[in-house]
Amino acid sequence: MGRNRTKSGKIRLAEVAELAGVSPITASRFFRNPEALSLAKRTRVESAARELGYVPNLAARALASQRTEVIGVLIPSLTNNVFSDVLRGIYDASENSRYSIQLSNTRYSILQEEKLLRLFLAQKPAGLIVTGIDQTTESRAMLDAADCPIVQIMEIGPHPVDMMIGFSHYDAARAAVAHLFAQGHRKIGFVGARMDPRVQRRLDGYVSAMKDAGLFEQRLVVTTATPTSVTLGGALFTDLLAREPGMDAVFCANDDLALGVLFECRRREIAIPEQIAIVGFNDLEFMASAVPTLTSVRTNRYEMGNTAASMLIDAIDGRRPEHPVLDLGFKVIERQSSSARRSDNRPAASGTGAANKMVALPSGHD
Amino acid sequence: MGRNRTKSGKIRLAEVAELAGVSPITASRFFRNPEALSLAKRTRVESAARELGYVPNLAARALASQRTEVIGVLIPSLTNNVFSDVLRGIYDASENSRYSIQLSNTRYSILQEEKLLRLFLAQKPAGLIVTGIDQTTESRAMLDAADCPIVQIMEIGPHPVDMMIGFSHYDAARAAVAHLFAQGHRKIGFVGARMDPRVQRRLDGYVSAMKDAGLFEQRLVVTTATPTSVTLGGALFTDLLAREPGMDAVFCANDDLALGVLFECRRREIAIPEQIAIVGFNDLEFMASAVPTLTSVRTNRYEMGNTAASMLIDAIDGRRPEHPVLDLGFKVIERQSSSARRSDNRPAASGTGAANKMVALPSGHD
DNA sequence: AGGAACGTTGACAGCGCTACCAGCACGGAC
DNA sequence: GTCCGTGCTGGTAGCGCTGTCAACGTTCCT
Repeated sequence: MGRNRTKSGKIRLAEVAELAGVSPITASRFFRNPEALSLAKRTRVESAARELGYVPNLAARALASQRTEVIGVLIPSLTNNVFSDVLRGIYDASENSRYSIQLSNTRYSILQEEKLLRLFLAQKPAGLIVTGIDQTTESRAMLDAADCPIVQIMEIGPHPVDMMIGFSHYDAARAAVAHLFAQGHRKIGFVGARMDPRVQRRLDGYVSAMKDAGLFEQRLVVTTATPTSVTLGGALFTDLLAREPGMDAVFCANDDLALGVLFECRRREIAIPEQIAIVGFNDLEFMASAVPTLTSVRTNRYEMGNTAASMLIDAIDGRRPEHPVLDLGFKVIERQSSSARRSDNRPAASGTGAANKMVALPSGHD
Repeated sequence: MGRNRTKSGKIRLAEVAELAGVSPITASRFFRNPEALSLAKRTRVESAARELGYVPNLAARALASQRTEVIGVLIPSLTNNVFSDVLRGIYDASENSRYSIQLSNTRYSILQEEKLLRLFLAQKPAGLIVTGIDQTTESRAMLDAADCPIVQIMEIGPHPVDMMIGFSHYDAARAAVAHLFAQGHRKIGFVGARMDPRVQRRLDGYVSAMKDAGLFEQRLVVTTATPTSVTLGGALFTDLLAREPGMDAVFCANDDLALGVLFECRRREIAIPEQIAIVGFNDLEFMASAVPTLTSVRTNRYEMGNTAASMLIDAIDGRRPEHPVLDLGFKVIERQSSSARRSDNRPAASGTGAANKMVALPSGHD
């Protein structure tokens, strides 16, 4: 406390330059493009900066350069486990870059998304990560006009704004249903909550698979706009059971619902998978640990966030990816809850999440 | 598209001022302190800004005013359910303020926290939210010297940097153990993972309660530094059982572990609560829905984040709270997993998370 | 009636940094 | 020897906004 030269007590670039015996602009270059300096000056500036504990003023930098080093991220939910994994991937990838993450929550509202997008764009972000492909026309126009790289995450679709990384929820749902067919199930119910576009596409995949097999019936589908929860899984399953007591399997649009169904079955003394098979979606950690272990569709959430942020940063720095649209695929992880109707569904006493058998691999269409 | 006057295509404050027929500085004041303007000018500036679609340039504002409108948030984990609730509270509270949230993940490392703190402070944030009370000496010094309001969240302790909001993990753990005592349990195990300071204090509370009752034994405690998970809960419980087969209850440092214990008991055909009672911590949503329903210590996570951010914003705006240290307390939510050793632990067929009986209310010491 | 007090407004001068372009030294091509 | 390119460096001029202070008109008090 007392090493300062300027009234505000902060070290400025000018001080660093002075100590290093170079002009401010040279010092500035050191921080943005060190290769442009001669080795001698480079080391001089570096040690001067270190000695003074210089930290650049981002506001001044942003004002002068007319762009920020902020990556805007728009996600629909902060509560959902799914997004916390994606977010972790994003933060991890941004950590050692010079970009900082600005996160906003659209709460599953595309109008809110539009508003936030406008806000973000006004600050000229270095890049943008948005969730999904269902934006308002207005949002879409803003994205198209934006002069920064953009990555859409969570799913893939036909008309990317720029880059895109995700997987086909439709295909993933079809694979889940196909797996249940393969185990001999026919009357397969669907349970879904918070019918956001991706859950809707999972439903579409389920419907198409069922129709292809000539097994679709509307009363096998129970959905609600209510946010998802374990408790809700039990309640929706109860509804479904009332409508169709002869059901032999349930495909749950997410793992929380699946866990709720598991508990509800336990409450009703319904044997899994003998009487009812269960398949979840996302393959959260607990699925491998439940009793019986629960089959789920594994999605690469962390990787999605991580790759999205890496791709974005690369694109910002001028290294555009070869493939702007990346399909990260999915895997049906078969576990006890949907294994073929054998009798030995009681596992050994110790090991949790025993053997996981992969059923379908990365996506691709149909 | 074409409405712009300046080269960059952006509307500046000067344009708004011109259209409104006032000086730029008056227009500036409109956005920061509208009450200072006469009604006439206020409406003129307002309509001019709206007409031009003016959005202030935050970088310029930050540079000129020497402070940002950023609230820095340091949390130890992005994965943990607990923090997603807290975060949601923070984001909700900040949404309609002019402040934006800058989030960083310390990954439970106080060294990383120190580094991030230095980074944050260099940008002169408007306020800071930090997790817990265990900072490095250096961090503590930086916080003490910071010229912005600071809220410590998640727990309360004796020497607040500034404001503080949380609850006593120690007391909460004691209350959980007291509840188990009240149900007639004596050999109570402790299962803990990722022993961060708060989990450590829960352990301390457990130990003190057990010692007070003359029941403490070191072999009843199983902990690990590994990040928590449901699967880990099962594994740690298995350890515990091997050490002390006569155990009649387990206090889990969080709900994921408790769920893991539940599943492990099911695998081993151990009856809950008849043979082993379970108490979790945090009262996540699924606890009320499990079979049997799981007792837990409810913590006010959303409220903690929300109040912290509100308090912080108020403090930034000069309205300091009456009570800078807020104890949000906790509640032991008694459910089937720890109910007194009755025989009717099989619930009715339908309703999930049936009756919750509150046991201990807001904290206070001992 | 005179003056103080207040509410309202504007001029000026930067905040700390970078874009732009000019200038210098050096070396190779002609 | 002249010309030009290349690599490095520096000067100038802002980026868009706000802090400070002075000045104005009005009201209220004595």
